[in-house]
Amino acid sequence: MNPPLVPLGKPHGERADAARNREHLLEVAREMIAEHGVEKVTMDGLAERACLGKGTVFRRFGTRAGIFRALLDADDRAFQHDVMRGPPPLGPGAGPVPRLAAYGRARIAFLLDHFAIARATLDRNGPVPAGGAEFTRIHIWMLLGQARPDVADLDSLSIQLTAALEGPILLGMWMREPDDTIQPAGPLADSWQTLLADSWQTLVERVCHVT
Amino acid sequence: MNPPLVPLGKPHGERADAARNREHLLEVAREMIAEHGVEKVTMDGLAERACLGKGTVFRRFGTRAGIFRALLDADDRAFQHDVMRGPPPLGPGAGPVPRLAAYGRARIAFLLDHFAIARATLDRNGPVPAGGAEFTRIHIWMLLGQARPDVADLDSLSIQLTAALEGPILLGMWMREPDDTIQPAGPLADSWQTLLADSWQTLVERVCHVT
DNA sequence: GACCTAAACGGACTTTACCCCGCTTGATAT
DNA sequence: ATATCAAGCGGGGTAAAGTCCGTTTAGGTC
Repeated sequence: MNPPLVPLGKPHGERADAARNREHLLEVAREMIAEHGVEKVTMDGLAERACLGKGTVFRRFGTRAGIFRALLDADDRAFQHDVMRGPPPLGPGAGPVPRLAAYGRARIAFLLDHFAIARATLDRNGPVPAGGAEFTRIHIWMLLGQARPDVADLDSLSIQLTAALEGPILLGMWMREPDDTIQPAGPLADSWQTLLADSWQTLVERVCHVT
Repeated sequence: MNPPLVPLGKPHGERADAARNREHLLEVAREMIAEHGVEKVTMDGLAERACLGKGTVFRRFGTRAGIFRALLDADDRAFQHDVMRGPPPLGPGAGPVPRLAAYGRARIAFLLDHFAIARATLDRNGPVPAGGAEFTRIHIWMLLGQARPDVADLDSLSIQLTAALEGPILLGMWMREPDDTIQPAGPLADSWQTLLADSWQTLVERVCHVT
């Protein structure tokens, strides 16, 4: 027999015990993060607490950053769903410039909500900082294309606007130490979030010649 | 007797042997980078090859990234000097918007020139990505202040433009693996550099309502 | 020149990410 | 039910960053 050519469904090719272990590991990781913060989550510690071998952890997630990427994944999917199928102005139905503004606002909130984990998905190996940034770039590119801002090079502009949106937070350009578990949750961060989002809106409006 | 109140000069408080070792370590590091690339520079290897103890290396540079920061430092100073005292339009004497455009062009070239080392100054600890980005932010802030682009929040805008300028390169958003020693030196990178710089110019002109 | 002290030095030690490979087991075909 | 075997598992092993602390020495004082 041939194997089924179209194995549609979830992440197929994953055995039941493997899937169970993945869930368990993610759950334990969430606990450890809640208790002691992201920095204290080590591969050995996670494996021991989950009563699994270290090798298993690496088999599931490949790398330490992989764990945090997996943790981010679910929320990221939900976010992307809201962007592509949710109500306007974030979702389709509004004009491109309001959608860009709304996207920036939502993305900033998302990144700040997930600040500690998002930061932990970065490490000095993989060339790709986060899958999320790629989605941002493509979405911005698409909306810019609709807005027709009359620029020579939409691709470069999309990249730069992506960096303008995600960079300030991902780079932690001004943030404190990485072991600040709940740092960005103060009132200061709240107002900064608003300022950044407003500034983003101004930026895209000017780029698109609205104003 | 009081010690001299104004110890003006170089990095004082550093003993002669310490200074000699710093120079030697930097020299050996440069050799190792030239021979095998940034990734192969390890603290142990550097110490051994320099015939020094590992503790010494850490005392001098604090962290692995510190070595690369020190390596970047000299060129960075030269760059900053050109910006603040060199001829226009990069240096003072031109209008703020042309200076912003020129700064972007120069900064992109600088970052691509120092791509491998600049990338190595990043690691998952210090909250500050690079001293260079801070200079960029302040310089942009100053020029924006002169351009008076009539926005509500110059601080946020400066941060976002800084990210737009440095982010695409520093994040290596689509670049290849980190062990590509001379990757960004191809003709492809050359044209990309031009495209990015042109796009940057468009961006600042729109933000400042020129055009 | 003898002495004093803060700074620098060295290298063993600890921690942690990541690799390897022999053993075990879930899923499937018969 | 049994056989088969790719996938999964375990945990010891390696490499590299970063820490500690006892020893050495530069550079100034008397």
